[in-house]
Amino acid sequence: MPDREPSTYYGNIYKIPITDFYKFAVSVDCVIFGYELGKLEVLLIQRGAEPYKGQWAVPGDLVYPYENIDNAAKRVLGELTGLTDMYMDQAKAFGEVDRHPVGRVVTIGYFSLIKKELHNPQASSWAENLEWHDVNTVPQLAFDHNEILNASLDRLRKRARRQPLGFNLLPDKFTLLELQGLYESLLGEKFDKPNFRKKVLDMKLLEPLNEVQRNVKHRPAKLFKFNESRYNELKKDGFDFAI
Amino acid sequence: MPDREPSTYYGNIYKIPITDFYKFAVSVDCVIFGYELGKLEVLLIQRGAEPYKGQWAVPGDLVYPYENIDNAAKRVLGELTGLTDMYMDQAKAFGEVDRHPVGRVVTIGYFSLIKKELHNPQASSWAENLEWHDVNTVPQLAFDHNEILNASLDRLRKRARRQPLGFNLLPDKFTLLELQGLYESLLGEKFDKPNFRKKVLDMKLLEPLNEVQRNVKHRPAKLFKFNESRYNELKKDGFDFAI
DNA sequence: ACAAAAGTGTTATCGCTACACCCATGT
DNA sequence: ACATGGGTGTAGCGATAACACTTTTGT
Repeated sequence: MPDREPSTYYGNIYKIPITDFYKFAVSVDCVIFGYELGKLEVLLIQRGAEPYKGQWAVPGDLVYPYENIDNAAKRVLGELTGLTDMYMDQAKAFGEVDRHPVGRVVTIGYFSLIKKELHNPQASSWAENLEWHDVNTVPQLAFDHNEILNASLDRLRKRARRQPLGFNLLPDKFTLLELQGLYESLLGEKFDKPNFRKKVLDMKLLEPLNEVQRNVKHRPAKLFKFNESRYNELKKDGFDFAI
Repeated sequence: MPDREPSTYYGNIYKIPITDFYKFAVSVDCVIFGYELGKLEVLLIQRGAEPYKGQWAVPGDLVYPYENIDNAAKRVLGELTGLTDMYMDQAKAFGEVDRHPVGRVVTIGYFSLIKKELHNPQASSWAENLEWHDVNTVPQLAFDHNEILNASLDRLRKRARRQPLGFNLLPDKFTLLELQGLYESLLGEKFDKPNFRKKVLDMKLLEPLNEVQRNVKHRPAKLFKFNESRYNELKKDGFDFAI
């Protein structure tokens, strides 16, 4: 924050003293998505602090005065769940006057995608508990968090069709059928196996590994990994990801 | 805002007194797009108040303590330009610590689309002047408004491909070639006339009027209007707008 | 041998691209 | 008559949807 004090007056037509404007708090709320066993899930915490103590909520907290909002989202998520290093993007801001019972809090909704196999979230700080919930059976949440969750899910679904976001929800190595299953539960749509394979392999974004599934009681499937740098190259040449 | 006072303490791990958090201001900034003569334009105001007095900027101002952010965006736009009743949607929030020289201000970026023929914006309040600028030749703007503008333009372009937003930039009655020209400058892409006609007419979203162009020195084109209620019906049945 | 899922190939159809062409109006 | 844009028709190509089929592993 700059080291100047707010001036005593701001150029508003109603001549309201500027100090009256500087009474907002800003928070960040992070909707965390994960995928396992064919289900799209969302990580919720149980609040160990007022207000809404004991209720389920999306991890979120107030932004510090000297902290930018993207960093705040990462910090808060780390403090409450221990999660770091995941895909994260802004979803939408929520600014209803009475959305927070303690005062005027405008919140910026973020959504994150995590590879469940690589992360092990643990409740900490004022999060008393932490649990994955199927996105289709989410309980009533604190504040306006149901609305935030739905808006984030909406944006995730739209963006996942045009950007290769799905790979952030799978392990680094995955089979084509796992990828297909992910997109099916994400988009709520069935795909034809041979056609899905062709489409996704034709994009040249998947790198086949010299490795196959283990401990399956059928023919083991080849493992692939997503080649992100290749995607960035192709994008420069006008390539358009689409599922 | 609820009539409770903020409690003196918030459930944050560092035990910071809650009053330290309630020192943000929140603003809204509205990027207004218009279209005329084959050019996509953006409406800028010249600031008549500090900071950045005299500089060009996107219309925006602080949100009142008792006002939700969507309403604030409409109010501010009305106060500074006289504009009302247009398409408006959130683009993105901007929350760098030092983005505002007067204090900590987190801003919510909105973008609006207006039909230039139906609106006549006038600078008022602390807006000293007001001018349409070609989106390709925007001057250096106050605050981080260039960034806000670019992000909004980006989102407009993406959303315009999947939602019928273009109609908000044309007069109520328009010809198919005008529509094509709009999408060409919006998306920076040329379309084949016969194919564009077919695609857009096949959607059944355009209502042909018993009216043609006037005062043109060639065969006058038929006028159409966008049927929004039809779009909403089709959307329920899974129809997907795409240009 | 059988179950289960991996993986491949082929055909028919649909939609789109790229054109060529004709039409109506003002000068 | 001609310039200008309005408006239509069609052939061919390419993507993809639908489906049948073969392969590999574990039990």
